Amino acid sequence: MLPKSYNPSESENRWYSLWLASKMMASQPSDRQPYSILMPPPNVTGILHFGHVLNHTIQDVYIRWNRLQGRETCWFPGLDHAGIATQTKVEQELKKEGKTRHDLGRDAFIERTYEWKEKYGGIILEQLRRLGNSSDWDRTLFTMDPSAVDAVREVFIQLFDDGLIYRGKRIINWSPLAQSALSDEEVVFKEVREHLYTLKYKLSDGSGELLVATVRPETIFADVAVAVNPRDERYAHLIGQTVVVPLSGQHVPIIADDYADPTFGTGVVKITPAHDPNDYEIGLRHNLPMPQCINADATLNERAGAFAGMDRFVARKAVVLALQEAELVAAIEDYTHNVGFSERGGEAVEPYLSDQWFVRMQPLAEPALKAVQNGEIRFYPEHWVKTYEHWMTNVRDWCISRQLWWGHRIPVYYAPDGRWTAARSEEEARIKLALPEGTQLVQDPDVLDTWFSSWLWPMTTMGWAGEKIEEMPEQSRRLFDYYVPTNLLVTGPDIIFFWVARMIMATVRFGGRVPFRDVYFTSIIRDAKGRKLSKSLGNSPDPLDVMSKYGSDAVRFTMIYLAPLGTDVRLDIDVKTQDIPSMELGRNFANKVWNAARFLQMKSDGLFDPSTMSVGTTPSSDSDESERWIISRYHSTVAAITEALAEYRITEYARTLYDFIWRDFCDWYVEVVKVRLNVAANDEQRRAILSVAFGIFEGALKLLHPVMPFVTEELWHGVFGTDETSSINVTSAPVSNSTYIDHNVEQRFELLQSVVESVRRQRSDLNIPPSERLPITMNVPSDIADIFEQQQAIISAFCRASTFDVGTGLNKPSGSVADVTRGVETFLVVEGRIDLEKEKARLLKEAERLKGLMKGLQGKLDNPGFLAKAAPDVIEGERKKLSDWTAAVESLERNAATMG
RNA sequence: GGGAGGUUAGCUCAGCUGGUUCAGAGCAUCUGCCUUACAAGCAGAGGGUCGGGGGUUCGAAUCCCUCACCUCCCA
Repeated sequence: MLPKSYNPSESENRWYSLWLASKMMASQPSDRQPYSILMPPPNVTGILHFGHVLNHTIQDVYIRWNRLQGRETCWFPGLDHAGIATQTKVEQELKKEGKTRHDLGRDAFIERTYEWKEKYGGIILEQLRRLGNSSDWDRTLFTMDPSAVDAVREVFIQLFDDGLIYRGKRIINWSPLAQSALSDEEVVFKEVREHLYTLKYKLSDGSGELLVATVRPETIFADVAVAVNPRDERYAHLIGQTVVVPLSGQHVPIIADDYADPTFGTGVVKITPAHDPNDYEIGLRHNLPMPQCINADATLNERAGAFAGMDRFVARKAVVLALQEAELVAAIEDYTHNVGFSERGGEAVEPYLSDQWFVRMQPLAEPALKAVQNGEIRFYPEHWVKTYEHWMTNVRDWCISRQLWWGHRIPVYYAPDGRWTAARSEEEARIKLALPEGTQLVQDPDVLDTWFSSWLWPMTTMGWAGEKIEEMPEQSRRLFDYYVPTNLLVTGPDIIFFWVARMIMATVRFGGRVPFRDVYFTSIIRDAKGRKLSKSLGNSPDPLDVMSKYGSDAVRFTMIYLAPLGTDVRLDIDVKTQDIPSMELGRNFANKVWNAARFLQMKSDGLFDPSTMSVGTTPSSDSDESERWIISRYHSTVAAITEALAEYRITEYARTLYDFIWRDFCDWYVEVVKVRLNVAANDEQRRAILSVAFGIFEGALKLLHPVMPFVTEELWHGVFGTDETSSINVTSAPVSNSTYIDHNVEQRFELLQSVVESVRRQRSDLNIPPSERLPITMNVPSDIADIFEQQQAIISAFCRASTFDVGTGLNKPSGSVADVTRGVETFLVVEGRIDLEKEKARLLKEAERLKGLMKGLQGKLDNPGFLAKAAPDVIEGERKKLSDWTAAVESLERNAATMG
């Protein structure tokens, strides 16, 4: 016998171990239809947060659901080396020892980082197991595993040889903290309140001064010009003259360029090509020099004279002060504008002129854009297609070099003569450059952007090492052809450009096919105030703690229940206790299912053994109305769920199932079973009743399994006594059979439910406790009288009747209260406990309410437009409604009149 | 500035292609119940002119326009 309530922690550990042992989650190409998902590889430094919980639960729901459908299902897990994040972690560790990575040297540092990775890295993979992820762990790939390293190198070389990778001096986003370049996508813009300084630039000939507006006075040491708009008449006569840059004393020209906005500030801007992307463009157009005055660590360099060595923000204040002393500041105003910040370190990004490596994106983007536009790849929700299109058609070259040590090193070799090439080795580079043997080459010190390895994920996970597809080793080729395109990718819309778009580009180019069919973009998790979860706000409880408290199943279910496609999820997070009380929803539901199982077990004791006797979800000739009802509801539910999952309406999946199990099965059918078992003529009949009840319950467990894997596994074994090496997940999924969906049966049973509810309401109004049984009479229209007579034991029990009369043309018993529900008159004999006047008033009030409704309805039915244009069945329905109401009013008034 | 999404009960949200008893659920509130699966439960109740305005239609929470506010993405 099952214990009284479900204990998640014990169950979770046990079943996960058994799943691992039975290899239930492992997959190999077979003759079955494949279903595959690539896990977005979490950072090796990462720890589980609620974004992962939602994301991985969705993936696991689809993996388990498809496994249940009998497909050859594989979920490919992995781990990302996360260049900057990991390097930062190890550098922080070194700092505690008073060392920097330069003290260790490159090789020792990388060794140290591997050590760190072995020791602390990948904790998140363990955490994902707690969540119940059924990935094929044997296929876990690390983005710096040898085959992935090979693939990255080969791809780089090929793109280089094809002219799609180039080196260039460009202004890029520089992270002073990481001392590395960042891609455009790694920069987040935030609104910042700073100041707009208006500075005085004297004309070189001493004839006057120009007022120049800037937010970055500390960059004046790298000024090479001031620009005015060519159409700006105020300054037209000055074009071609020179001005003196304050403090630096340099003479720089006044140039005309459209970039200068006559309405902004004074209409004159200073041009600092090395420190601003727009100025850089102007510098190119006007062939200006591009001196730098800021170092890689964001301090000013020797060009800044007395300010050299100061941090850029310290220098700004100092420069302004010096300018003020020299009376060169005309104005300082408050100014709010957008500034780019490093997504990683959080510091303001410095536009920085340096030699970097880029991927030419346009040729890659075109086919990738087409794949989405022609529906080969579908986005859910679909509206992300627009964002994707916009980015892809305006795509900019991708800066892929990073000035780090941890990552894939750029396979480029420089010759003493200044030439370079990409090659597998120094030797190969010499050959490519036609250099004599023994010539010393130098490899580029930089590594590649982490996404340069993850964009190959759909191929590297299959064991691809960068070969031409037709030259792939047989083993990987089989995987690639069998599992790719994968069926589904689940990820956040924040990495649609970083990752999704680039995977499509790379896989189309190197694999000759799309990487996946459907892309599900998950919701963003927020707290009750709508803020994103973050450590610094303290509104991000550890999912493991929450799972320990409520159970993994509960957390999974609640997340799915609350996370509709395309809408943010709000969770009521208790910051003080780091609790998420709404998880009770899932916990209570798990407990409900648990207790439904207990009920069935108790009732079957010594009578029915579900482990040996057959169970079913089809009606027999002996099935009564209630049984046909639950069977119909069951098949409707299976159909609704199958459809909801196919359309990625996961919330609907959870809600439909919740309602079916809790409302239909537990609230009504379990109560029905109690009555039916009581009144059954013999054990043969009882076994037939239990066979269906168990059948429905087993089907419900299977439907629930994808989102609540642990409790369903526990119950499936506990109730049906199955061998522990087996799993509910490798049985067969419930299939909806539409021949058992009977809308008439469902409608009639709903009527019965309404009548029962009406009696309960009356009892409640009169404060009659459930323990007190009353004589009840029901006067039923002839068309449903037989059903009510057939179901009288059930109705009588549900209404807690002492005696129960049901039939047509029955009169109101004396001393009774009356009500009418959809044509059924119900009378409760309560003798002396009625307040006659109050009761009479209640009936008449109800009659008035209905009359009001009838008036509106009559108007509708009198409307020629409605009769002419509405669908016939709708008109029929409205007429039926009117006649029902007419009868009800008649009944209410009659009963009120006989009220004594 | 461009684009996307949202605004339904005190809170969090359902309500799919307009029409099955004047809009549903969970939580919260109130009232009764330890009714032999479950008090993590059962039975009931109160609570919304579906953001404002206009339009299409016999009929609009649902379609169109417009305004307001909120969120996000891009520049």
